[in-house]
Amino acid sequence: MNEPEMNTEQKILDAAKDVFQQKGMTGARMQEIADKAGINKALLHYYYRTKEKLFEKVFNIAFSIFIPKMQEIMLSEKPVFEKIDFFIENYMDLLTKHPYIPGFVINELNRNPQILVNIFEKNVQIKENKLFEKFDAQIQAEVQKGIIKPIDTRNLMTNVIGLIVFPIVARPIIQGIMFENDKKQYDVFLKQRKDFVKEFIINSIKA
Amino acid sequence: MNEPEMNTEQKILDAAKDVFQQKGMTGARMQEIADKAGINKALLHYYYRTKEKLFEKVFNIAFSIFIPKMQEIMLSEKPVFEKIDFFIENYMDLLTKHPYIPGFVINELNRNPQILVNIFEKNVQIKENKLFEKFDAQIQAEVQKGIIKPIDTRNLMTNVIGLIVFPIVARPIIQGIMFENDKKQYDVFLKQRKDFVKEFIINSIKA
DNA sequence: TCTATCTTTGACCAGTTGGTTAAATCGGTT
DNA sequence: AACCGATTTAACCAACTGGTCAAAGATAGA
Repeated sequence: MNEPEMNTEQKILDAAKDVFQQKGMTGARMQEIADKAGINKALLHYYYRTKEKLFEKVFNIAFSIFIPKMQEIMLSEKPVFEKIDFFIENYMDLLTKHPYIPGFVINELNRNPQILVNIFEKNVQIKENKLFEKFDAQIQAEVQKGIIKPIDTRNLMTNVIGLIVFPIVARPIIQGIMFENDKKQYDVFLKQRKDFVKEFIINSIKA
Repeated sequence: MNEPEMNTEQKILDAAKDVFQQKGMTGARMQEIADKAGINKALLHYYYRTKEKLFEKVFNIAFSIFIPKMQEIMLSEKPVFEKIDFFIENYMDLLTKHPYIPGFVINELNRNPQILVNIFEKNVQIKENKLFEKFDAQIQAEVQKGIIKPIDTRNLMTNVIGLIVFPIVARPIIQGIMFENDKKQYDVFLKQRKDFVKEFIINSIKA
């Protein structure tokens, strides 16, 4: 398509993203990334000196894709029900565009949890604790007002994210067992699932 | 402890389980498995001719751990609410004993979905469709009786499993972001979460 | 046109990897 | 004690892996 116009650095990042996300850090081969980028392997090392540095870059880009929208939604002034609606709507769309990222991130973090620490060190602007505290305060305020049932914020957040992410991460097994490996059927399932998850959560927490 | 009493084959399987589950198929090294089993690398190949054959064995054992209880619960004669209670109770305990298996299985299936097909070919007794059909029939029957709200069985099953498995698979990221990487605190969270998930699901689907 | 810097390449290297082989050792049988 | 199959080992190998290097092209300014 537009390959000849892209600069080498971007071609490398695109190729590396594909290979790393499909095969993981340990399974990826520098030669394959070079081939997919249409360049020499030496050139790969010219731009990103080591495999680890290239991996780190790819991982950070992947991770960053899911952070800004979360902050935006959680810090907005909407009531909790609307925030949850918004969150599900936005992240299910985002996952449709980037289905391999969650599995990639989860897997690499299990392999080496230290990666997260490095990310936090470099991105000082992500003050997760403040983010959580503010959202928690809102939840407990709405509990007081009788809008939602008494609920633990961490459990609620885990549920919302889990219900969105799990069917993407575990796609091969769910699609294989419950959908006879029918890809199209599973895509339809995921699309319809948006409203299901919204209802499921709201039903459960509304007072 | 009791290593000298174990036979070589079992020592190999134990070591292979550890290494494969922690580093994945591509990250695992035959030498490391041999070392951990306290044997020579050639002996590893004497018992399991190739890395792939050893991996297949380890994967099948891991996968099998989570199947029987599921069949038992789903095919039992309890009402749906009880089945869900039972399911959450049993699988959260199972996951406490085998926390690395879900991530391992999910990751390897994303790398090579073909593995699932091979498992089904070898385990003819797992007729998932029959299993699903019977459970689906029970759900819809209880919907008719007005016990639970109208609901899609596949979405419900995805939710139940996802709410159980996700906090285990995504432990590094959730523990890191929401629990300041406090391992003990997260263990407490998981223990308390059992009842939370039960309530969360029942609240959502009861008519 | 000359030159200095950036980009790209083919050839190469040392360390690692899964796997093999021939010989040694063990354990039981005769 | 001689024998035989199963088990275990040290030494080895070809292929692969991340990474390097010197030299060749490309590009733009003087």
